[in-house]
Amino acid sequence: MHALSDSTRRDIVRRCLVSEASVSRLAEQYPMSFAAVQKHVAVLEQAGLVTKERSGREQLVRTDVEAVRRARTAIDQLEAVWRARVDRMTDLLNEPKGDTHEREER
Amino acid sequence: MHALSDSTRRDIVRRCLVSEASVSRLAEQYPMSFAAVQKHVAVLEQAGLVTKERSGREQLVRTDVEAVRRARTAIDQLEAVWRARVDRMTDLLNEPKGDTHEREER
DNA sequence: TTCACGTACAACCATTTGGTTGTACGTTAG
DNA sequence: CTAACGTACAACCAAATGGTTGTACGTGAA
Repeated sequence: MHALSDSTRRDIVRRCLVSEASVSRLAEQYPMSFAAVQKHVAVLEQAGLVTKERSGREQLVRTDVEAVRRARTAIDQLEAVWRARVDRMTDLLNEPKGDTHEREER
Repeated sequence: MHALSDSTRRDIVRRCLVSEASVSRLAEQYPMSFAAVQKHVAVLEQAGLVTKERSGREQLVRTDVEAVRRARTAIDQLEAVWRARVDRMTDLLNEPKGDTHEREER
């Protein structure tokens, strides 16, 4: 998930893991507009990292603990991919065989 | 290094680790213009991942093995940072203390 | 010597991303 | 009831990024 690539979003996730908060109350904590924070929350929600629950006219944001755990393992895997990539590169030093290029993810 | 965040650049690094190649010969391998490849090489060169050596009218590109190794440890550290971040989040589940937000890297 | 080749670089373009302001709308406090 | 609040969303903006074409220039093959 690239949803956690932004530091503001990471902080929102952290905050709402401690205690749920309305979008406005969240917005007060950051040096940006309400709309910006609302967008961040929307991104997090779409990524399944956070859930919103209506309470009166407020929308309470809460972090999904399991999603965070899932993200953690995703990070582990991503790291593994990278390591494998670099490993493969350095390996090619010793056993130089012909290889072809394929377009991959991005 | 974000220089390795692009798959084309990763492939260039890989290729030039196996055997050095001129920019044109590299460019032939990818579905993009010569200029685009040349830019990628420039990025890699500036990141110190690759060196160029003039040979006649060609410019031979070669991957710096040590730089790749350095990149590898950088990846390791980056992963550690992320893990620490997620760890800290999940930790907050158990010991909920008040905390303040600080803007960080991006 | 000349001309094609390999290179560098500028100018431009489309897309993504994080931000803004403004508007619309439902809900609840007074 | 009405006004203020909390929210959603559209429209716009600026910067970054990966791509393009076009131009300029040095060098080596013919």
